[in-house]
Amino acid sequence: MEKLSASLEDYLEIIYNKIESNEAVRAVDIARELNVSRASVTEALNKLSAKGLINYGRYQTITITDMGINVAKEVAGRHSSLSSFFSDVLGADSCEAEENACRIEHIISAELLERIELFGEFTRKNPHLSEEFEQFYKECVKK
Amino acid sequence: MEKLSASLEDYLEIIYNKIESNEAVRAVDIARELNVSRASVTEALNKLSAKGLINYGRYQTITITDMGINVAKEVAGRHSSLSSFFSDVLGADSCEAEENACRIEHIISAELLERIELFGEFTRKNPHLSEEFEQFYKECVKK
DNA sequence: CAATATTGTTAGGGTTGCCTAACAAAAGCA
DNA sequence: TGCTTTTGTTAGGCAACCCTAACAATATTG
Repeated sequence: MEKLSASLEDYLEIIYNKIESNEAVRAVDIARELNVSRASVTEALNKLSAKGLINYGRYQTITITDMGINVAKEVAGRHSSLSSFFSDVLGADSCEAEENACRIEHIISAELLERIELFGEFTRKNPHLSEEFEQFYKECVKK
Repeated sequence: MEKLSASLEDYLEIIYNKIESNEAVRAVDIARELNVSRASVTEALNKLSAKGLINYGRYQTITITDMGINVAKEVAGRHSSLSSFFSDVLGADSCEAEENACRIEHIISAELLERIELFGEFTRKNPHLSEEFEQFYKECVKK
């Protein structure tokens, strides 16, 4: 199956997250989260459905297929690896980390992502590292 | 002036790099580097020219304006910060680092980029860090 | 249960960025 | 200098996303 566009990955990810947290999956909420119109959501839902990632038809409740879950987990995994790297290793605030993760998750290569994940682990095993960097960062910004 | 699209940033960056290294700036070469048709290059050149970033007209030699240089330097700076972070800190090979930098340079926030730049500096001042991570990385991948 | 508000769909458009094919200009060479 | 190749432009199209406005379905609530 061919790769999803960045945009469709976003839609799928939101649907998956809502289902995971037992929230209703409504087009209007997706529209708000992505800052797009309801019409655009309808369009995206039809595309995801055509690709067999969600079950969906006119005025019907949205559910996610097994294939959809797999893809969504993949995307969400990339997102969380990046986001925690940005906040835990680089010390970015969580909003900053989230926003950048949202964009970068769609375009980073698997290899580089793996290095980022392992660097996160490396930092967790050497907590002094992030502290020292935070120190260094503050020094630099002060000037 | 409003932000350039990722695509136009790419075109401008290539033009700037060519001029910097005293290479001729030919549409056909730009097309090859970006893997697009010559027609697409013409289109992009017209847009960049309309925005006052390059001087350009039908069948004319391409030069870059002062404003264009400023913008291009900004983009190229982002590129090189990212690329060296990926290779020097994370240990990615240079091709991998380049390719990811090319894509991420267009979407990363200024704040996060600054943290990445400073982390690079931090690593340069603590060279044992990258060595230890390289060690750790190899251990992990081995399994 | 109607009347109203909200949600979802459709139709019709716009933008960006890419393409191919045909043609025009310029460069290279016999 | 003419002929050929390369380079650049134009015209016309396509795909991905997004929009607004009007309409249809569903919820809410007096």
